[in-house]
Amino acid sequence: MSRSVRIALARPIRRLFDYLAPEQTEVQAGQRVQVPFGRQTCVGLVVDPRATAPAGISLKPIRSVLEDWPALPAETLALLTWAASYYQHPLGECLFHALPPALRRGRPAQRRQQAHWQVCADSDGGLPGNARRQQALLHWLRAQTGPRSTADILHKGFSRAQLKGLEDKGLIRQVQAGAGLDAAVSESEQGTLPALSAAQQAAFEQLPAPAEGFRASLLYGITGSGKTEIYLHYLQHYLPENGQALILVPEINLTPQTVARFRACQGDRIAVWHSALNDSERLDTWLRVREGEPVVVIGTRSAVMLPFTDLKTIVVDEEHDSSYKQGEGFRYSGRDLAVYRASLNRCPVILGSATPSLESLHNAHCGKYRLVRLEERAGPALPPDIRLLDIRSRPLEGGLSAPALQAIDDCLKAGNQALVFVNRRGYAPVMMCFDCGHMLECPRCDTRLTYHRRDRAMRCHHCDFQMAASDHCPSCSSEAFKPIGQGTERTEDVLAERFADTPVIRVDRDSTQRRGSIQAIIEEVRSGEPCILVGTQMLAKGHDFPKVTLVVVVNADGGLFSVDFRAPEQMTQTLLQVSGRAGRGQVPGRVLIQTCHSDHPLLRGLSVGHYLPLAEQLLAERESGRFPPFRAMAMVRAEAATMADSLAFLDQARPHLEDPGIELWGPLPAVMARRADRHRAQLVLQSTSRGRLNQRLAQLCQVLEDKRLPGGLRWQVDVDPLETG
DNA sequence: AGCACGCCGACT
DNA sequence: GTCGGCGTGCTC
Repeated sequence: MSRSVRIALARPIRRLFDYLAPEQTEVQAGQRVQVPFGRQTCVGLVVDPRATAPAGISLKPIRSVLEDWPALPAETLALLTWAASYYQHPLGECLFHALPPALRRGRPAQRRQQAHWQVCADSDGGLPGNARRQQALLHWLRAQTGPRSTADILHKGFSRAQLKGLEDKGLIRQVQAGAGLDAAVSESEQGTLPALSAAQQAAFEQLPAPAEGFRASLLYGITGSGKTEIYLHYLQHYLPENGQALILVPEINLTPQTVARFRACQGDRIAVWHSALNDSERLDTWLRVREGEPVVVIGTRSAVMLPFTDLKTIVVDEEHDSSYKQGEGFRYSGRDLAVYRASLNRCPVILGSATPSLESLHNAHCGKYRLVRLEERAGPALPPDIRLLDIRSRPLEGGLSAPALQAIDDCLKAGNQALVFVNRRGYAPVMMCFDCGHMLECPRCDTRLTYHRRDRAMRCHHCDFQMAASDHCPSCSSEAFKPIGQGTERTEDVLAERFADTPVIRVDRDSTQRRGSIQAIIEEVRSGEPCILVGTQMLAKGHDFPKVTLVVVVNADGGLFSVDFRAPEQMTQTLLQVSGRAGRGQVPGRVLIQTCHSDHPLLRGLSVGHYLPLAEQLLAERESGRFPPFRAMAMVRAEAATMADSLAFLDQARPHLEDPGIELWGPLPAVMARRADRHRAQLVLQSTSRGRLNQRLAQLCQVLEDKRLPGGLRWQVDVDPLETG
């Protein structure tokens, strides 16, 4: 029996492959190699360097070893191996998820030789009087202790043209500087932190020191309480100069303002990680982390898989945010992996939110997390006054009732800004004929087409279908073909007409695509001129608009009667988050929530403005309904050209999951049974025993993978699903 | 996922 | 008579 090496490949197969160990060198787990695979050569990652060769297969030798060090350090490898088995995803795909694209493709693990710039000795020569930016750049470079990288310089607001200008004049020159320079924190950038308020200080003191090892804390801080300052103080106080830290944020919160705040006190240690980085930026940052540079990474969910070698602290901001869960492929939760990673590292993890997930609150109740409460707004701002506005049998204009319009008017007259929250983009979610009752539906999905008036288009929000809008019924040609319901465009139109002298700014996926980034809009709003903001969820998250004193929620009833067991939680979180946009400055905020169910207990509770009692109530409902977090949940989904195929497939799967410890529901068609012409069905699994559930799922996956499937059938397992429709 | 092999329709 | 459609099977 020969010695072999077990290797994972970037393939969607739940199997590893064995190769002959190289004769001279010893390989280690996590190392990147090149191996022959069928007729191709591909990159592999060593999983087990001393495996026992299976009998009856003639092993091929490893073609080459790409580095003599493991690309994935042991701790990262352990994290991913655990994640692969927890989420039932093929190990190879999980491991390769943690590599930047360049390394996945087998490129060398080298940092781009970053140009650094320094001032020439005889740089006193004159600059033209009009070259003020070049002058400023020269000054700044002189003030630095050493050469600075191009990235640094661009970050400081200088341009490549200015650099080139100085270079051409012979005033500065390029030097090749080794790695590590970026890590040097320039003293000039290390700002001082604003002092914590008494309430913040008290919260801060309840957070465990890193020396205590693995501790998970749930920082419940109401909107505007200044959680970010606490994170900053925590880092400044506890993070050693040579240690690494990870700050996870939802994609939408990773704004230049956020990064600037961190950079103001951590300087050049700050590195960002998000979907907009290009391949070479990804590789550079990844290698900085891998080489153990003392970075503080601010990143979105995939940053949890970076190859830290000396991770001292993890923060998960807005931990309730659904964007931490990947919705396809490797369906991991960045937040949950962060907690597991902290336990591997024996370091603290802080989960922060104004509206914590019921999962995390439950963990706090069980004593797994420590609950730290921060229930005072920082600065002079008071909590907003939240009122329900019953709109039953009230005339509406663009979805807005007379009192709401009056409130907007008052708000603007006082020189403030108003925010109107509508949970649908487009003009109207349905077009309906008032003569024959026909509604325009998507030909590929079980849903109605949304009317987009700006583009005179009917669009499906679930697939890419669109068609020209028509002003008469396609079925009976009647002209009584009218939009039903509210979308952001419609509300925008109504407000623009009614408040002709005030700018109305719409913020949704459509408007931000058109107007460039949401950044420009945010800046405009922060400048403070009176305006009305109309927008979707995008507006609800994390932004600080000091002049917004009024928030109007056009319709809060969507989440009240949904089939999804998470809908009430999500609705509560969204409404409280959007309410938190009101009154962050001097003037106290006011929130008007329009509803047809003003006596609904959830909405009544919301108007009190306190999240925790509501969350307790929701948790009690989850417990009596035997839902997560009181049960472990998973789903097996299938989609095929026909519903019969999908259901038949799940019917075959079901017996493999039969277990006295597991409750099974289905197979049932998904709530939207047809989407992009695929017919979707699902099987829901629940259990009081996570281990049992996991074990059965693993068996099922093994069986399903070896089964040959009817053409076009796709299946997947989703552990801890967020969407159960 | 790739990539090849394999068996049926419209082209020079 | 070939080019090529994508069904299915395999990769240490």
